[in-house]
Amino acid sequence: MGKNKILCEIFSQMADALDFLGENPFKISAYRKASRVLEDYPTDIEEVYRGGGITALTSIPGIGAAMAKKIVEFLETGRMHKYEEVISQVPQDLLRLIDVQGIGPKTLKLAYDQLGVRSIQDFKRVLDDGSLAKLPGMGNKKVDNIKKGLELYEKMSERIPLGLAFPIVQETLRQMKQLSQVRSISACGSFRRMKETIGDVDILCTGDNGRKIIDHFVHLPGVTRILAAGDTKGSVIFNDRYQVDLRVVPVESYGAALQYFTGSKQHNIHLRTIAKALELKISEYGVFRGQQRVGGQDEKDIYGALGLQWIPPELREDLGEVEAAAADRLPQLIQYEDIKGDLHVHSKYSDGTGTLEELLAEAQRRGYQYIAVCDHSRSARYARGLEVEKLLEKVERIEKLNRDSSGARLLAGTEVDILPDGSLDYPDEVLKRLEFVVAAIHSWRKEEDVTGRILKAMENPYVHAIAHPTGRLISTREGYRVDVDRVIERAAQTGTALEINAYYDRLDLNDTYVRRAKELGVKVAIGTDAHNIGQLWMIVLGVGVARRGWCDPSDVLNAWDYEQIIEWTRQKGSG
DNA sequence: GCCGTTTTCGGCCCGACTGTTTTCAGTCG
Repeated sequence: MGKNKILCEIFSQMADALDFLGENPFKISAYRKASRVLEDYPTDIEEVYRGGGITALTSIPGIGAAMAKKIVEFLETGRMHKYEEVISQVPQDLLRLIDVQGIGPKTLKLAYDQLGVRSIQDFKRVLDDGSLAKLPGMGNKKVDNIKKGLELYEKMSERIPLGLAFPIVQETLRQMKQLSQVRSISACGSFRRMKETIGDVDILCTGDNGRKIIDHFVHLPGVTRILAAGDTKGSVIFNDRYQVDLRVVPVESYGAALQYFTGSKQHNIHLRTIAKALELKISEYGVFRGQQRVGGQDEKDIYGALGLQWIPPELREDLGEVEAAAADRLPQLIQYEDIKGDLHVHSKYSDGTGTLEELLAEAQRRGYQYIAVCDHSRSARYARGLEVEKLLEKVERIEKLNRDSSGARLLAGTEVDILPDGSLDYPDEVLKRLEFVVAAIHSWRKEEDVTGRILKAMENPYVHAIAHPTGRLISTREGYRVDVDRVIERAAQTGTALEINAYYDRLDLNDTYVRRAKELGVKVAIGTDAHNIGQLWMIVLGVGVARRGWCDPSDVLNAWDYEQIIEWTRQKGSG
């Protein structure tokens, strides 16, 4: 996957540089598009090239002859002349400011040409000493705006993990709904699409008194800064970190606005291209044929006007969903309500805080059929991993609790360590006593490729799923070296599930790999990896990933009844 | 630079907002 990321970055930098140089805007967007396509591309681009040559590359939408040639040059030589040529013409440091709100390529170019600005430091100087404000087309307000943007940029340069924004958004929606003037309200943007990280949060509502609604919004508890407050739009920062925008739109445009602000941008561009061919126009106000408005109150109007099925937000990334909708072949996505249990939770036996009784009660409360209690195994000393004796004691206690329980049950499980040689931290005789076994890599040598260890673990008939298959942490860690494609293939061959670890900082497997796994018939198991009961809600994040991975209920073990899961594990156990 | 059951040339999604202007450029989503 490495090369995809690098090429994605190269093309994105080229787009910014060409923008700065005042190139043809359409050429620039072609580079942006190529960058985006590579970012999401599920297969290693090098593999594509080795397999099908340059023709295979140009068959990727957004990659034409010129891009393909540059990719090939990069793959063969590790360099790209055009990139080096373009980059050498622009000050790299300065160009990073293009991400700042209020600064665009033209402003940078102006400062560069007129004031000799060459670095971020230079730019800050001309911002402060007033010389930028004196340039034609600039002014005090623009400069102030840029200063604010810069401040904000330095504070929140990183995207926010979805799971951190989730509680804030839910609470905001709850509080806004209490206002009698608010009729409909929904979050949109990447939040609604359940993307693993989000920039800011967009909320959309309809209601009677825009001014009053916005006023209520900007004074919610937790708001630490008000960026804007008008009749139709308010913008605030919660807890010094999370920017949330609220827009009030007319009832008749609600669907169109919801569609528009949910994005993704690429998805919307695709829709409008289709609209144009049908001589329709789509905007955030509705669908129009000439001057006549033909829909927009409901989101379904937009898709319907284009002859498309309504597309669930989680699929709106322009990765084939529009074509699928046109052919009436969208997947019947797993629903958030389909979840019948959690397949990876820790208890007090290892490093969790909840007792078995508390977990069982929580399972009941949530209407679950089951929670798999998967505590760490004996080698995981840092996490108080269980010795065999203790594990067997836990199994007996779970069996007793289940006998006395009428509704939900606990599954006796473990998160067993995959040892350095690929063997497991418990012998088979112990593992076979358990109902659900997830196996995980927890320690690896620097630069070690752990693929072999995982492949070997999947051969074990008592391993039901591989936990957090890549080991990445969204905000802090890349993950270990592992060939995920090979893991997915072997998972398909051995009938092993792959986990979607739903803990907010992991979301591992990610959406792209999940889609790949689904295509090969691999089942996924969603587990929150919760270490206390207050973390079980994160299952929704995992369902979001499954939906973004095009999964239907048959793909996701958690949508199955207890008996089905046990039957499935038995099949693997009997080879 | 990409792309093609209207095109291998000539299009490329589109509107709002802001601030600087006096008819518009730059930026954003």
